[in-house]
Amino acid sequence: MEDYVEGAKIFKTLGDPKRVMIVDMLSCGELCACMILDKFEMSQSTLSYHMNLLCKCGLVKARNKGKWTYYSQNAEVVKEIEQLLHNITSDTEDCICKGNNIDTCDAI
Amino acid sequence: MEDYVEGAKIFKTLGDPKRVMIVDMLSCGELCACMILDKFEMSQSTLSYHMNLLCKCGLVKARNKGKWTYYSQNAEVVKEIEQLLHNITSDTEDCICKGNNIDTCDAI
DNA sequence: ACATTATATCGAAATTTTTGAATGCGAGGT
DNA sequence: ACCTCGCATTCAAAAATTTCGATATAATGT
Repeated sequence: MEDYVEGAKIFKTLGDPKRVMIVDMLSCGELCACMILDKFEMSQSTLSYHMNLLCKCGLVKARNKGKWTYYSQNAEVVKEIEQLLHNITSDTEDCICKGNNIDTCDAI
Repeated sequence: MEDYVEGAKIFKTLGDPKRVMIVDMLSCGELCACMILDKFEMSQSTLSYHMNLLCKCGLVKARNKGKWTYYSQNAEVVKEIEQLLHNITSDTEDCICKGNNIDTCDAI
């Protein structure tokens, strides 16, 4: 149950095209906020808001160095969300229908 | 660019624990709405709303049979979203940073 | 010390999402 | 014809999200 909540939080954060693009940009490696800001038409405070969401859900890490904040993907969480997406879209052992997490399942 | 928008729509739809659970339930196969409703504490209209969202983003298909509506995962879209998630989280050729979709990328 | 630069935070407005009650509607059963 | 069942749609209210301007903070350069 908690898995679903945590996962949904990450999916929700990815539920915005700009944030998806930001994550994609970070797949090449670390970037500071100003680099990311250059690529978008949004205010600095708005970007900061989006980066905060990405960090809060765990998908992105922030590293401070002097005036700059460098952002990068959190490999562990990336693995976890890929795993969850795979779990919920394939007939695995720990599926809800197998009786886990939910009482019964009178499937057809 | 359109890929990000379409993908974000799917992620956004998965941005709710109940909808994640519903998708998981469907990984075992087709289920009618009433079966799904049994597992949750929500009104029938609310479930209908959620199922509509899942269908609109393409992740779920609906099939009508008599009084019932059977829902199932859309395998193609599932594949697409898994692919997208993988693309944005790994250093692939078509990454934004490689110059695609966005003008330049003066990474560090 | 002062100005500048990079980023975070606050506040407020606009928009979107979520929910259930009420209602509509088509399919079967009697 | 009428009733019931499964589901969709409409409506309105509540809650959450998104955005930017203004302001704060902290580091760095002169």
